[in-house]
Amino acid sequence: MTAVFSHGRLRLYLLKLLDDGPKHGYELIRLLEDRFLGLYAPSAGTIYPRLQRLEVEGLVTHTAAGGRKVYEITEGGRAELRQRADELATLETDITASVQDLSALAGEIQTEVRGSVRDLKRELREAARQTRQTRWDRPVPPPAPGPAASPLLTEFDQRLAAFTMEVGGLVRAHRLSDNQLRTAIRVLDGALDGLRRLLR
DNA sequence: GGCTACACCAATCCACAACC
DNA sequence: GGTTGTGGATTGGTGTAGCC
Repeated sequence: MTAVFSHGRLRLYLLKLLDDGPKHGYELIRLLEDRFLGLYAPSAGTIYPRLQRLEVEGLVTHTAAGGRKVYEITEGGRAELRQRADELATLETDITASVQDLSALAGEIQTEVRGSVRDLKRELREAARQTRQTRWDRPVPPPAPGPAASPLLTEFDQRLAAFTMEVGGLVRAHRLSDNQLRTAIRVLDGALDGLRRLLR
């Protein structure tokens, strides 16, 4: 597991966010998610222990409000921010670069998903063409009653296209993490393999 | 209006891996 | 070895939609 924040940088960034104003834990998670355009969001198990640790060190303090713990930076926390201003500037630069990298990766995965769907559609068309060809080449018993192959293929085509658009929309809206996309690709690959076996 | 089911929010605990 | 970052499981509170 590759850490997004290197050693000691998450706490620095939490101090930076709290320097903008008091916030509760969940709000900090959402802010980080927004900062990374939805491509990364720290889990609660990451944020709350850090906040507790910062409080023990006297860098933040919290007040209970409406069942929530609202954290606020202390003068000690601001002093650390001033002391590590250069490191914070570097961190901001790194985060900006990371967001660009993650966006590029999402784009690559999107292209890969589209490519896989395109391959599947091409193989289905080819399979349908061969099926039709086979029917012409050798005598076949009278076709069983039922829907013709073409309308079904069209429907299949439409569903694949709709799914491609759906995935593309989610990626553009940054509502899919790279891990989710990787999982989607693995699932899709499995489905493609199953369909290929079916078509053989 | 009251009850129930469900979704979401907020927080805690725990285990694990990587870093210093 | 201690610290830090991470994600998952879990819990408790709250709001809301649906049903009677």
